[in-house]
Amino acid sequence: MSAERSDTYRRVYAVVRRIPRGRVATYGQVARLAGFPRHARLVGYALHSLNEERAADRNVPWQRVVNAKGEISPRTWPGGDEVQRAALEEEGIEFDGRGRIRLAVYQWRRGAHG
DNA sequence: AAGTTGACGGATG
DNA sequence: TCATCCGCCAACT
Repeated sequence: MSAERSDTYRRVYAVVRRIPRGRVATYGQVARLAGFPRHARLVGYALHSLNEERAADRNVPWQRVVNAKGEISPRTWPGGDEVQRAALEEEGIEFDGRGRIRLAVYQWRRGAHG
């Protein structure tokens, strides 16, 4: 119960909630859209904090955030990587032989509507 | 109150 | 394409 104390983190979550099913965004991209350009790490910290609480309860699709290489970032939560990959595959996202997502295909790009 | 920790990204060679 | 270096915010102890 401590993550959303920060208004900064709340802004991050708000952006993540806008990522559509079947698409992904990078940490840097989320940071930029949340109004914190060049603070990709901040997004990572915010999502890490989320994980300690229940992300699903907040409707924050944290699994749709990957690093700039299109890979799932390693984390401390045991098995978290696999959970994220499975969740993304369930949304129809494919991984290549090196475990990377082709951002050119799956990266979320805001349309003219929003 | 100062130090530690933690889901990153761009530049460089 | 890969390895290294460095920048930098918030929560916790």
